[in-house]
Amino acid sequence: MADAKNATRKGSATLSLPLNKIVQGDCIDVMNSLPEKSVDVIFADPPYNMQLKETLSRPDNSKVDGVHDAWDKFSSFNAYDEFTYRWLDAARRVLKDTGTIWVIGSYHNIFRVGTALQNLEYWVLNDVIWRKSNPMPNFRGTRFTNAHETLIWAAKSADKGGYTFNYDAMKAMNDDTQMRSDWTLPICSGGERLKNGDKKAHATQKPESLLYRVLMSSTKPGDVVLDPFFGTGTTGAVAKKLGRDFIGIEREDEYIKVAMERISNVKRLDDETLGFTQSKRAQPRVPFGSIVERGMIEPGTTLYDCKRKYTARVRTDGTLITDMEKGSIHKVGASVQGAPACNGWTFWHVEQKGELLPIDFFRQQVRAEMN
Amino acid sequence: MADAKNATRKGSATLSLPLNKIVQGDCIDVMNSLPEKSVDVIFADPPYNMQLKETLSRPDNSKVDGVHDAWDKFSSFNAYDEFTYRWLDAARRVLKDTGTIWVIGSYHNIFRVGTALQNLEYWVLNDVIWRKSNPMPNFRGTRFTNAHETLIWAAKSADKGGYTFNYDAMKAMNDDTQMRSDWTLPICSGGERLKNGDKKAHATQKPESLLYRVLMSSTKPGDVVLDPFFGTGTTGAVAKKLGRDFIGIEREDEYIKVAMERISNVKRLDDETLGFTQSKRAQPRVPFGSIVERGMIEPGTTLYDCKRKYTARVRTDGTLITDMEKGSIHKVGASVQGAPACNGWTFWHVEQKGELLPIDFFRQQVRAEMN
DNA sequence: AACTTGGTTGAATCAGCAA
DNA sequence: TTTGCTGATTCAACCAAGT
Repeated sequence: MADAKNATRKGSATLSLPLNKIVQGDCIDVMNSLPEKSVDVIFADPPYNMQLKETLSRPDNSKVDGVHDAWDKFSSFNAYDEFTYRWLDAARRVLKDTGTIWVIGSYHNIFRVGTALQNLEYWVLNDVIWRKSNPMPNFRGTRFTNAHETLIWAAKSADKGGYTFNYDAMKAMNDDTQMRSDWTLPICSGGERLKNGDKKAHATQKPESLLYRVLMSSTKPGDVVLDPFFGTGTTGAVAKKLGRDFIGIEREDEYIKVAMERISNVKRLDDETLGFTQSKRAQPRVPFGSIVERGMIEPGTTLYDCKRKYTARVRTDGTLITDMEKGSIHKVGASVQGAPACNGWTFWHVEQKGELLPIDFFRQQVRAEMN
Repeated sequence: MADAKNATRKGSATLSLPLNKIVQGDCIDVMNSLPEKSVDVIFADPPYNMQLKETLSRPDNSKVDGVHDAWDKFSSFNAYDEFTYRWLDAARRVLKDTGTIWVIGSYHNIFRVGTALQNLEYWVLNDVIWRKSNPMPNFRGTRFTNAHETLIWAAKSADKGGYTFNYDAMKAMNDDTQMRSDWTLPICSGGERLKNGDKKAHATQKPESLLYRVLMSSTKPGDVVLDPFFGTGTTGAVAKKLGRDFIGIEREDEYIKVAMERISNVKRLDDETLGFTQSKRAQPRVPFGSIVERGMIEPGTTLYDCKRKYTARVRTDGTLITDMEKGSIHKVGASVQGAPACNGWTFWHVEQKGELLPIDFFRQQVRAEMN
């Protein structure tokens, strides 16, 4: 599919998706060489040092006067912004319309990133706080201990829905309450920390637990995950383990070498393990009429709400009727309560042996047969 | 002092600081009418530009009372940015060179605010996360529960130090470990929430506990705290309680009325209570030698730990000596215990009338004399 | 008096699909 | 592009009333 799409793009490199590979090069160039709308999720951990000014040409009036400090600062923010807009723009092109992007940063850069995302018409879904359970202490006692980093999760645009959020899986992972926007996870240390000899292979290696939660929440098995600042490949390692395809982009030989070695040692989990709590929304639609049609509920049956306050009778076509109203299980359920909306499946019950059984029970039976 | 400064500024309104008052008007106009470099700390809770679309209902079909006030409506990000740059610029003028600013926001606006702060040459000290212990859930299961807000704490510029950070008070408040950049506090509800009849007086009232920590960490008693979006006056109420002076700026009659009533019911804490929480760092250093020098403790005196397990004798130069060791009160205290470190001021005691008195008592006496 | 139950509420960018 | 239907979806606190 990606190849077919790619072949139709004129004037661009005809490159099929380099799945589960690390592409060496500048991330903007490489992303521009990939087919558009081909990636499900992007995870990006961009550099946030502000020392980019050396690599960028200064304006002509480079006479540095008394306010040189401020000028330098401003110019470096400008340079950083330009870089940020360029890679975020390239990222947006390769993202599917239903895709989302994650960017991680600290207060040095995350405000610039967030502003750029919004200006490029990405639609912020959440800002997520990674609370480090074991942050580096502040040695000078002049500020609060910097104990968190910020991730921004954004969709391609406000009007393009359909993004993946595995709500039920997240809720299950969090002891059955909704996953919040703050995640408490340890930093990457110990055996997980990749070394070259006795010095760390990468200054800002992220913990796999962080990527685990990112990918579990916003991707499905088989999705394509792109990381434009691949580093030592945490994104790739976790994607492989979770049965997602990855594309890594990285400039430095040394990081690529370490990442390839690392990922080759990762095993993909088996399909059964990869199964996760599915959203109810993803299940097939079963009309109430088919429950009646199959004779699971006879026409003429009286339905009750859970407190037997309201009743309605089932008609042959799967609609309900009361003294006042007739229509779908949802419409009549809303109407009798005077509510704006109602889920008829959980609202209405049938009486069996004196007990009330929600009509959703029959839908579940039908769905079970369908598998 | 404020008057004197103000009188020397030519061409500006000669307005003395309206301490502990609420000034009605547009915050930019009012700030521009105040003398420059006159305020120690600014706390600002600007509109978030939430861009809410339709009404949201809970699973039980009740309606969420969202923020639909006119003051939160902006036509575009551009309009919001212009507003932000203008008020942050006016704020910077009234801030002392040693002053700091706090701004609170959510992902809707905080990236714009952070970018503006950096572009205006404020210097970010921390971003602080307010983790809500009881946030509103996400009712549709479409995102992570929005369980935090972000505060940015910034100095006037990178090269203007001397700002207040009460490191020790923060550490003491946090069970003697450094205060982190994430603060877990409940939202404002229950009896604290101000009401007009049975509806809330302000859509976005902040909890006093949040302002307590802000003011405790970054101001001293007697400091001037400005809040350009005063609302129902949480900043003023906490400032008054903590013995700080406040200046409130607010446009709406109704909010001002509620705030004035509220603040009039607040009592200032007594000096002793306020003093207890002062930073040790802000207090002048007193060498143990000067205690000996002054004759408050005679050379040759025996010091004890609080359980009389260890002893040491005072030498003329203010060092201690045991059988094994000699050195500072801290070094010898650590050594006798076999501990890596020790605060000699609280570890060592002198005997007076059979009772043990910590030597820190004498340091406090010296400090009291110095004020 | 202590405990249980039920109702209310909070800075919210809160659906997806087919006709 | 818009409309309309199906049907999925909540946590911690506080408070009032009942047991």
